[in-house]
Amino acid sequence: MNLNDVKDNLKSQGYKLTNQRKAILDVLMDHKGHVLSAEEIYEKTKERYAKTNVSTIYRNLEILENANLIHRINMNGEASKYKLICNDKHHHHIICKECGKSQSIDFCPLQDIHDEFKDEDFVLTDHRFELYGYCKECIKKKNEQV
Amino acid sequence: MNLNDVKDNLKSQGYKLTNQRKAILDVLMDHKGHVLSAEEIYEKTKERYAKTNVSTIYRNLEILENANLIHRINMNGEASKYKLICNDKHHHHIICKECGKSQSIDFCPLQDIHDEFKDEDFVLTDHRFELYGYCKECIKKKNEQV
DNA sequence: TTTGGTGCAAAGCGTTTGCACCCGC
DNA sequence: GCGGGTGCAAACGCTTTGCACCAAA
Repeated sequence: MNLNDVKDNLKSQGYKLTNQRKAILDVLMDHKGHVLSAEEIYEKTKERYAKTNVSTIYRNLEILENANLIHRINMNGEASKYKLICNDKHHHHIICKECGKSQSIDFCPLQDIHDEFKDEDFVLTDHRFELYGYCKECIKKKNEQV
Repeated sequence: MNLNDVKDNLKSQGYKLTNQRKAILDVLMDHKGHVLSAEEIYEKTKERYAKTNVSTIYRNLEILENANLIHRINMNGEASKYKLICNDKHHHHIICKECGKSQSIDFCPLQDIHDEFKDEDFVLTDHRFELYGYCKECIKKKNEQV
């Protein structure tokens, strides 16, 4: 999924391509491999289109989430983080708690667990699976600080 | 893990057993099998000890979380939900999105995935795995409403 | 008596909303 | 020109905090 695919997807749903929206998409595209908070997206978007407002960020993130173009990730108690979906296949993420670097994981635990719930008391609709840790670079930086 | 174990655990860390704290623990114990929001815990605690205040709820939930006595669960964008940890073994949950009913799952996807990350770019520290759906009772209720 | 616990009210934070104006198409 | 998009400021919901008082141990 590249930038034009995303833009076409939005257009086809009747959304306009405003300068703010383009700037936001550019930022997300520039940080494909990292999760970003709304605040971070806001700051980086302003560097590209200065007039952008926070509420515009949130409104666009909502549109993108509904259009299934971005992932939204929550760690307990923290503000939501977002990243573009680059990959059509269902997948999960491993995320660096320091810098937000995010790597896709093709493995999905649901495949393994589905059988267990055949006769059980629940009908499944959603699931969450995320790994957290520190990436090589951040571990290196941490060690150097000592 | 029963109520007295929890109380002993807190006492051993120098915490006092106030009426409010006892009421909160009673509420959590009464709803072992459900996740509850702070608001719900607050309302139910007031039924047992009327003078209880919301801030007391939050302060105690924080203590209990740090003491590893409760699980805290977040769905995207929603307020945190809490439940007592009943079970010493590491486990995950399946949660009813309607009523909060929660069932333990012994399966942990980390066992399956560990090998994949042996030589990878991340050092793992945490993981989240939750299943969401609807429990039998809530599905039944929904069907009856139609 | 000591020290942690609490109620209260106010502030915090991330996020959402109402409204008038703006600008892609 | 129309209808969606935006900036602004205010409000929101959940959660945290400062402070004076309270009550377990």
